[in-house]
Amino acid sequence: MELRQMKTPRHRKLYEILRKHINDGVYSEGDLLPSENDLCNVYGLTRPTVRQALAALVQDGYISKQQGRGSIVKKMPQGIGILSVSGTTSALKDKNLKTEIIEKPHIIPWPANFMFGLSDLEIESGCIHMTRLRLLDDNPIFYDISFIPAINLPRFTARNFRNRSLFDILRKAYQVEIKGGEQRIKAIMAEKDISGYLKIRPGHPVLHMERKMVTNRPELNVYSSIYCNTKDYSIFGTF
Amino acid sequence: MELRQMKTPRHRKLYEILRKHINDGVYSEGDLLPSENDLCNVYGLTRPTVRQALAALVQDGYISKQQGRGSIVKKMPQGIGILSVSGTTSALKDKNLKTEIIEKPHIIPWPANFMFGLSDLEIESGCIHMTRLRLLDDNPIFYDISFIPAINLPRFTARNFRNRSLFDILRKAYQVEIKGGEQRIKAIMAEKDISGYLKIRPGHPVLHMERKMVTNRPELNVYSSIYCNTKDYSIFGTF
DNA sequence: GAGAAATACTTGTAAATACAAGTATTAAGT
DNA sequence: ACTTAATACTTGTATTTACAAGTATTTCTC
Repeated sequence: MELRQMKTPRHRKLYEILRKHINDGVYSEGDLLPSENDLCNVYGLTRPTVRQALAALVQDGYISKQQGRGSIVKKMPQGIGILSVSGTTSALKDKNLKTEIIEKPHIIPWPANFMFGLSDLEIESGCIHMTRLRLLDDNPIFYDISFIPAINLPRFTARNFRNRSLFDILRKAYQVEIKGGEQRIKAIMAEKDISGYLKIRPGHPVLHMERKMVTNRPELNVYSSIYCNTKDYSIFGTF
Repeated sequence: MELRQMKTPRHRKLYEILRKHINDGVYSEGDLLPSENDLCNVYGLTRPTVRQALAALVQDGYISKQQGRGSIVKKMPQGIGILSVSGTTSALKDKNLKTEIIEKPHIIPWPANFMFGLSDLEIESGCIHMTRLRLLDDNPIFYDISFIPAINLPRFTARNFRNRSLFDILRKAYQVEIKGGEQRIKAIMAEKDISGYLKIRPGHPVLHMERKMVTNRPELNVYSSIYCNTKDYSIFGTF
């Protein structure tokens, strides 16, 4: 009986280490990473291997490189298309983001005429449904309706999501990472229920996003229908 | 007097060749590219160099790779965040896209309080300004206000943009390619002039995007303020 | 002290080589 | 005829070596 354990490539290991260091604040924004040769010596690797790890960090937006200088830590908003907002008047960093649960996660059958096409496995598995309201400085900004296929996510509905990021929980508790996705955006008039949650008057324009986010787990996609109050904030994104 | 011509790396050359072949239809979707060793022999390169070119093609979405099989051609829509629309009712491919010029390109000083920060060179160079209306099946969808720094773009204002893509002209006539950018999106109420162009009634919600697109030419960024009628169409994007 | 040149250090490009691991084809065995 | 094993071929990982090119620092010269 041959039990083969998934062996991680060395360049991947280094990538994980450096990414963790960046996220943990070992390096601040604008700092230089150790030089490629330093990394070689410290971790006992050769330059191509180190460069492979650094290339992945560039690709994922954690660092940028400059010939002759070094690898510069970016520590950007770091959401692969995950929502990031930018205030129109003041900076955002010292504002506090809260998440209120409107509807706790519970399993339902998928809605008819769902906004995205679903695979057979997704349909069979049923759907974890939850709605949340996200506030910035106590101003409601996002009204977020999420749909997640109930595929191997034990005790998911029992977790506490208040003031916690859905994607953090998926990553840390289930090793699910968002790899990419697609979205449709339009401007609509807020209907009564939405305007109530977002504390704007009915008829005011709101942003409506329908997004499908694919993960490292095949068949496990996260679907969201999001209504945004963009009166004081804009949706910000890079591409 | 030392005149140094920009010498392109070999992996870049191969990247360009393969990308052109893919775009020209030498390979169809799903086809396998020649194996890495074949490419080495044909172009007289070593595998690391070939792999660097292929990695760039993967990164830019032209191919995907599978260990043991080969490099599979994807030939996807290939718009780096460039506007793409998806109809809510019917498919889009057989619809016809037209572009009308509201205001021909002309050089102006940059507006005060411009939506993005500008470099000194950009400010000095002045700004090519134009406004266009884009229609899908004769329905006005985008009202597009563009700002481009007038840096080494000879005879730009004399060109004909009607029913032609701005980015195509930049690429083909000036070798300017969009590499990425950032954008801010909000939902607003259409004011009188906008609603007139988009043929909707004032007060109707429209999408407003402010985008900065960076190119392969340093300091040459394309700025746009775009108003979208999203009544029948959504803005579609992948990430 | 200020500017220019030399120097050290950094990332970029590229070659040659070796083996591991996944896939597809072919050959062998039942 | 079908399954299984061998094999050829593909991409993945990794080392070693060398030089080019850009940046930052130091040293020299005036």
